[in-house]
Formats: sequence, structure tokens, C-alpha cells
Amino acid sequence: KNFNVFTCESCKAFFRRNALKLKEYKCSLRDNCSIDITTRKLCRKCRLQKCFDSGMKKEYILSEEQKQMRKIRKQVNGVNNCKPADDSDTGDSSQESVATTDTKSSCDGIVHHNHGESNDCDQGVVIIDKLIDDKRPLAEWESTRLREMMTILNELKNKYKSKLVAEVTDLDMACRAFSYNCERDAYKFIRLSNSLTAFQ
Amino acid sequence: KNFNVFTCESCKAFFRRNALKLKEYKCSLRDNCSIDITTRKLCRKCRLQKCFDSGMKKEYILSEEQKQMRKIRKQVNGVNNCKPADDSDTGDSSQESVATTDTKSSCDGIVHHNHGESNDCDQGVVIIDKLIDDKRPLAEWESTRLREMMTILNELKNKYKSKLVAEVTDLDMACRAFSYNCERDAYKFIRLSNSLTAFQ
DNA sequence: AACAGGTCACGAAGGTCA
DNA sequence: TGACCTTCGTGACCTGTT
Repeated sequence: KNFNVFTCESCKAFFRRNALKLKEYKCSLRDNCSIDITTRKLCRKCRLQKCFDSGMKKEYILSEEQKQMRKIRKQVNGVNNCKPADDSDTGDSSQESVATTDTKSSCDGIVHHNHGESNDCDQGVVIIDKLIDDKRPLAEWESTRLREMMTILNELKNKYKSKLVAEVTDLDMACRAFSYNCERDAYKFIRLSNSLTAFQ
Repeated sequence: KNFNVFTCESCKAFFRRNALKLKEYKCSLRDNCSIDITTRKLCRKCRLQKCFDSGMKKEYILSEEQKQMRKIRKQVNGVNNCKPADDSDTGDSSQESVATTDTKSSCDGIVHHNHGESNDCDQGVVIIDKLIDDKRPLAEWESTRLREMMTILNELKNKYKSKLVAEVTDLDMACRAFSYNCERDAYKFIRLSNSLTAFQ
């Protein structure tokens, strides 16, 4: 049973990927395409509709938040395995690029479009990695703060996600703006972090 | 398989380009030209007819809308991969300079601050205010900083809202790019936070 | 064992340019 | 026009959680 119905793997994957975007699709015919193993790929709208009609439930799909938690947990585990925590625990700040390397590998699971090259945001991460290497602990409220910021970011994200209405002409410009802003936000977060008492 | 039939590249391309214009072509003979690798170019009408007869389906050709979508996506990706031209920002020792609000408007060629009108993004500000009220800690300049971010994002949103017109049907694409960036940053921050000693 | 999500090679669209 | 390239959705297979 996948999402409440016995399905093949492909339909499972299809549903997982598309169930939340029904509105985005349009049938080029009459919304009643017959869907079978050979015609399945022809009309996403109708295929998805059939999924729903057969009882598949989008509620069974994990929320972004839940998926995030999974991912994080996984990453944390990965880090723990890589770094023997108990092991003498000397730490100090050997400028070894451990943190950097680690960042790269664990991010690969998340970022597929950046084939190896560093981008704007990575620079930010480097800075933070540096701070971590210094091993200064964050006070509890400080780490709380960081989490809060994440929450805010998420809020924002959802906000934008649900706002797809209008139409845009100058996409290029807009995208560039987006890009710049993300970069800028990243730096702001970093600066904010730097200002926390633990780092002073 | 191309358009439902095993074909060579040339027929694939030919069909893609012409399948939707069958009516526009006329055979100068009797609509029964023989079509082979050497005569193919002589009569488009008959070549195309042969394509259809052999089972090629024009339904497999992406609609204009879909093609437009692709194009947009491509553009968005291109922008995302752009590196910041300026700002070598070493990060170095960082620290207190943070306090100065000169986060700088290096990007402000694109986005200007705009206090005043209220809209959805203000909710973001509200959230922050709440966080501030709650647990105490944000210094004034810190909340200022956060407000700043909200404002900037507001600007962006307005940019989109005010532009309507066609050509580009899909703001969603752009939004997705934005989300993507935020999401990625969020993950990084969270992961890094988790690796701080305070969390262990 | 069940059932979520993640991964990644691959097929088949469109795009490019000599 | 067509050989060659890029892109993205698909689905078989894997991982992780309950």
C-alpha cells in the first residue's frame, strides 16, 4: 500500500512527486484521458486525477517540515559517524579543512544542481564552518535563536510558495533579484550569528 | 522511440518541426510520393504523412505552454548558478563590526527599502516581533536587521505583483527558485547549528 | 514487515548550429 | 536539415522509521 492504495512503484513515485501540484497541471484534451500503463505518461493531470480517484491521499505525504527533520537527523548521524566524538576529543582548532569537506559531501544530498562548484551560499557556510572550528559554544538561547531564524525562513518560504498568481515580464530581472537577496540573507544570518555573545 | 515510433534523428526533428502543420503543405504530385532516405527531402507533405502512417503522434509534441515552461526553468537555473561578481568578503575574524548596520546596499540597485505599506510579508515581521517579545534576546539592531530582511522580501514581492503581462506565464518557476535557495540555506544553517557543541 | 522518502541511470522531449 | 547536446520526468531499487 502506498499512500493508502496498492500501487506499483512508478505510481507511488509519481504521486509522491506530483500530488501537491494538481492545480499546476492542465489536460490538453478533456480531462478524461484514459490512463493505462502505456498512456500514463501522456497526461499528468489525468494520471494524477486517477490516483486521487483510486483513493490515494496526499495527506500521507510527509510535510516539508517532516522531510526536513528526516534529512537533518540523517545528516547529524552522518557527522557523528565521521567524527569520532569520544576519541580524545582534542579538537582545538587545527585549520584542517575538515569542516569544509564535510560540508560538501553532506550537502550533495541536498543540492543537485551545483555540481561541485561553490556558490554564493557556500561562502557563507565556509564562514560558519570557521566559527565552528574555533569551538566556541553557543549559549542555549543563542542556538534557540538560530532555530528561530530557520523557522522564519521557512515561513517565508511557504508564503512565497503559495503565491503563484500573477504573471511576470522581466523574469530575468526578477530572478536576479531573488538570487541577490538570498545571497544577502545568507550573509545577514551569518553576521547575526557572529554577533552572538558566544562568538565575541 | 521518438513520438511513439523508433526513428532516426532526422525524422524525429522533422516530425517535431512539422507535425503541427500538415495542412500547410501541399504535394505537387499525387500525394503518394515514395519516401526513402534519398527522396525524403523532396516532399514534405508526403514525408509527414508517412510519419503519421507509421504511428508517430503529434500529441507527443510539447505544447507551447510546456515549452515556455522549460525555457523559464532554464533561465532560473542559469541565474541561480551565477556567482556573485563582487564581494570577496573573506569573513576573516568578523565579529563586532557586525553591529554596524552597514550590511550595505551593494545590491540595492535592485531592491530598495520601503517602509509603509502592509501586506503578507508583514506577517513575517509579526513573527519576528513575537519572537523578540517572547524570550527577550534580540538586540535592537538585530531586530532591525531582521525587519530589513522582511522589507526587502516585501519589495521583491511587490515587484512581481505589479508586473503583469504575458509571455511568461509562470511566476511559480521563479518562486520555486527562491524557495529552493531559502530551503538550501535553511538546511545548511540547521545542520551547522546541530553540529555546534551547544546541541550535543 | 510496511511504508514513508531518496537515489540515479535512462528515455525521450526540445535546442543548437554547421 | 540532422547530428549532437541538454534537460527533466520516470521508475526500479535502496534507505530509514515505526
